Amino acid sequence: MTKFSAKVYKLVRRIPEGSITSYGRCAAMLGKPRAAQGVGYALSHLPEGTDVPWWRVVNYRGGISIPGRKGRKQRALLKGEGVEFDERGEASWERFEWASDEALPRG
DNA sequence: CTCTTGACGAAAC
DNA sequence: TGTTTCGCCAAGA
Repeated sequence: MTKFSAKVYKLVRRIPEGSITSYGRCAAMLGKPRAAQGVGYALSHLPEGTDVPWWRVVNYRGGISIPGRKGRKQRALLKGEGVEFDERGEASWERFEWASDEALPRG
């Protein structure tokens, strides 16, 4: 657990149910607009029973970047929260635009 | 420190 | 418009 990962987890925990954001936006909110991969890396190392809602983080297009079963799981979880996907597998931009000052981690 | 990998993103073809 | 390349950053070997 590094400082960066801790900040990523704290931030992702603040994403409200039924809302989503992107790796790049998370990175930007953490003050590192070019560390999108770092966000993905941190989330990929979460344990199964984590309290971090990792499934609310998608790529910049609103699509799922996770291959395999885990990715389908993410899609199912999002649909369960009311997030709709179009035929291209991309989520609604209205749900995508979660990014505000109050979303920033305070500590 | 160097090299490699990845749940990224933007630019160039 | 779809695909490939390149840049970026975090972590681990």
